[in-house]
Formats: sequence, C-alpha cells, structure tokens
Amino acid sequence: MVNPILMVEDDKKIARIVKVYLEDAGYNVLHCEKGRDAIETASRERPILVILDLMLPDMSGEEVLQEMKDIGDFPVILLTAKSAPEERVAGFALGADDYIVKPFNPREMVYRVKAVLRRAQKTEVPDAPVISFNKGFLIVDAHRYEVKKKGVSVNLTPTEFKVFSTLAAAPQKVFTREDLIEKAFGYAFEGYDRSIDVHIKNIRQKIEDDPRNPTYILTVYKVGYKFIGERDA
Amino acid sequence: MVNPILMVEDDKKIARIVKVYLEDAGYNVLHCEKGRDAIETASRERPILVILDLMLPDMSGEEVLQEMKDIGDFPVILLTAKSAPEERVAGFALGADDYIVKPFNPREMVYRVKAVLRRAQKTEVPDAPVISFNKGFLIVDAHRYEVKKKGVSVNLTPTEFKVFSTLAAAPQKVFTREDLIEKAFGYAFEGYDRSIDVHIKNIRQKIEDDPRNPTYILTVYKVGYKFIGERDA
DNA sequence: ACGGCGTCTTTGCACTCTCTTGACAGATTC
DNA sequence: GAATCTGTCAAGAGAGTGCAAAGACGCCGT
Repeated sequence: MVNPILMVEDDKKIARIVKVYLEDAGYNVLHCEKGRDAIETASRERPILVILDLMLPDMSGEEVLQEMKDIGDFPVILLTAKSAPEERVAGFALGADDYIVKPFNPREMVYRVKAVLRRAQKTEVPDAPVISFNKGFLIVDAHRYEVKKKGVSVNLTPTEFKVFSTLAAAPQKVFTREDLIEKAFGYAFEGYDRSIDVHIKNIRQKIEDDPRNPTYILTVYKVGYKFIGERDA
Repeated sequence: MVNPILMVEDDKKIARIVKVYLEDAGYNVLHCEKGRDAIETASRERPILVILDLMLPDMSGEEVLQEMKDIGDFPVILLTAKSAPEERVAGFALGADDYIVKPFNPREMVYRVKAVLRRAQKTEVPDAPVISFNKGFLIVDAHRYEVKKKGVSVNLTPTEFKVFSTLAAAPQKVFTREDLIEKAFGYAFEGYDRSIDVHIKNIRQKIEDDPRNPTYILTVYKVGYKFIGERDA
C-alpha cells in the first residue's frame, strides 16, 4: 500500500472536497482537524505529502509546518485564505513546497499535488554528471539522460537510466534489488523486486555485446547486481 | 568585492527602505533617481541586478528597461504602483525577470531578489548572440530574434523563440518542462506545464522537415525535451 | 468603444511508451 | 536432484505525449 497524503484542515466542507478529489486521483488520504493530531499522525504514518491549512484551532500553521519539517521533512503544500504576500513568502521561507489560496479549483490542487510529488521524487543530478568508463568506451551523461557505447547513443528508458546510473556510480559494488528500488524509484514503491530483474535484462540487451553473457552488469547470486568497469580519470 | 545591485527609484523614502533591507541581506546597493543616470551607472558598474521603478521623472521605465537589456542584459526586477495585469505582462515581455507591486513587503522583495539571482546564475547563456548549427543549416540569432533554416527565415513567436533558443543554447542537454518555463517565462508563470508541449509542437511544425518525426527537438519520455545539433565553430 | 488579429493557454481525445506482473524455462547452489 | 534463484517473454494497465480546436487575452486600427 502506498503511503498516504495527510490533510490538515478544520473546515469539514473543504476537507471533504479535497479528500474526494485526491482519492479520485488514486491517493490514500488521511485527515486531521488539529495541529497536534497532525504531527502525531505524520510521525506515525509517514505521509508522502502534507496539505496544511494555516488557520487551525489549536496551534498556528507556522508552528505545525516547522514541526513537520523537523520530524520528517515531508513535502508540504500550504492552504490558506490569506493572500497577502507576506504570508506567502513566510510560508516558502519556512520550507513549504507550494501554496494554494482559497478558494481554489480542486483540479488545480490535484495538479499541484502531483507536481510537488514529482519534484520531490526527482533524483538529483549526481555530483559527476558525466562518468566515463574503459577509456571512453562507455559514457553515462546525466544531463543528457544518455548512455553512449562506443560513441553510439543508447536509448534507455527513465527507469533503466536510473538503475544503470546507480550501478555505474559505484563500480564493483554490489547492489541488492532493494537498494536499486530505493535509489531508482524512491521509497513509495509497492511492487515486487522481480521487476528489477526485468529492467536489468532490458539494460543488458541494450548495452551488452552479448546479453546472454554479460560483462558489464553481473549477477551476484542471492544478493543482487554489480557494474564492472574501470573509471576514467 | 561583489558587484552591486542597482536601484532606480525617485521616491527617497522607498529607496531608503529598500537599501536598508538589501544591505542587511549582504548586498552592495547603488542608487539612482533618474533613468539617464541609471543607464550610465549600469554600463559603468555592471550590476548583478537592477531594481527598476517604472515611474521615473525623466524617461519611461519601459525605455530604461529596454536600454538596460541592450547594454548588458542584466536581470531586472520591476517596481511599480500600477497593478494592472497588462502592465505586468508588458514588463515581462520586455524582459523583466520579476515584478513587485507597491506597496510591498521589504522581506518579500529580498526574497525575490535572491530568487532572481539564483535563477540568473544557472541560466544557460549562449556565449555568442548568433549560434549556427549543422554547417549553417540552422541559425539562431538572439539579436534579431530570428531563426533561419537553410537560409530561410522562420517566423517564431516570442515565446517560441525563447523556448527554442533555450534548448539550442545547450545542445543535447535535456530540459524539463519546468526548466523551460523558468527560463522562458520567469518563475512567476502560473500555468500548466502542458502548454510547453504545445509550444514544442508549434516550433516543430515550423522547423522540422517532418514534424511527426522530429530530428531537431527530441522528446525524452518522462523528462522533457532536448535539442540535437552539432554546433559550428 | 468596437472588432479583428495574433499569440498563448487550456482541454480532451487519441496514441504511444513504459512498467509491472505472472508464467515458465534456465541456472545455481547444496 | 531438489530447491531456490534468475532470465526471459508477452500482455495489460497506466501514465505521458501529440495534436487540434476552442477559449482568453491583449494589441492594434478604426
């Protein structure tokens, strides 16, 4: 089961609407009406995202936001009736990821939720955006989202690219399937680790000279996979 | 010593406040009250950013903005009492990077200054105003706002040109839709990223030989777009 | 002020690409 | 040789993109 979205909102009407739309979009939604509640729930349920009303009965939204960031650094979308610019800036300064002013369009809200999640999940460009192996025989270029073999560009899918670049970032090191899932998909993945096998197979078919006898990506029986290559200076 | 921020503002009271806050934030601030002054100062001091009041005694803010862009393409934040949306759009169209309406919160201003500087730093700057690809087959001319294909001028709209020149400034590099929005419109854009798709489609129809099978602007699934081209010496 | 014009954004549908899954074959270990 | 693990394949569901048309908006000139 995917981790939920936590919505903190004391206005029941708004809460209901938000819930319906988010669930329609396939999310699991938890609802708290008070700040104290919300913080407890967040630390227990580890939501993938928090939607936070700034006007709560028991404590200020700013406080709640601060604590949220402390306990888990969840992505947070603020929800508020105030549209004053100082509010807006204060929210961003505290670390909010987005800001929605009431009244809002529910579909826009869903869109923003998706945008924030996409951003949060997006893997950072590694320190070395270009890694070269075996005297330029194989090149991994994060900026171009591209792998080149003997100078020829190999077309990897996003997931394949993430898996492969994870392996390549630490040659010889063995990664378990879980390691790879974590790095390539983030924590919220709910599938079987067998799908990693399939990705490995597909990568091999695109990169290995003889996919049945791989030389770049080796299987470590009962553990995982590792990438073999000598990194160029 | 870091280059200064140039503030162009005839209202002494506002100027003082802005100055105090920016210096508090660690910036070095120059102040001009007149447009003519400002242009001279800018060309001499090479500021890292210009804060420009649109209502000046000697010349229109639009003129000043235009000249600023000509002499150095400094990042510009407009400052104005007019809040009419058309003003806003006009300002952006002229190349402003952000827009603050008076009266404003000084802290918000500092926040925006930082944001614009952050963005300006990582912007791809085409080192040459004219970039030529594939042995002159395709030419991007930033000064004339013009693209030529096989010697024939292609009529791109302003937005299309910005999107395309952003892509062309870094061939092979993949830009997300958000990257493109940020670079082409500034972060104050509040639309959906799908409109980028439409611009890409329109650009392709004007530039590609076969828009259905693009060779210049390629889609990178789940990531964004990239421009393919070999830059001429 | 009015209305046509060009541009930009939105929207919905069709289409494409990707990921997952389950089944089975092959490989590896003990 | 049995049990477990891995490789492979193909199909279905889901998500992302291409596209066209309509709406929104400001920009003129009248």
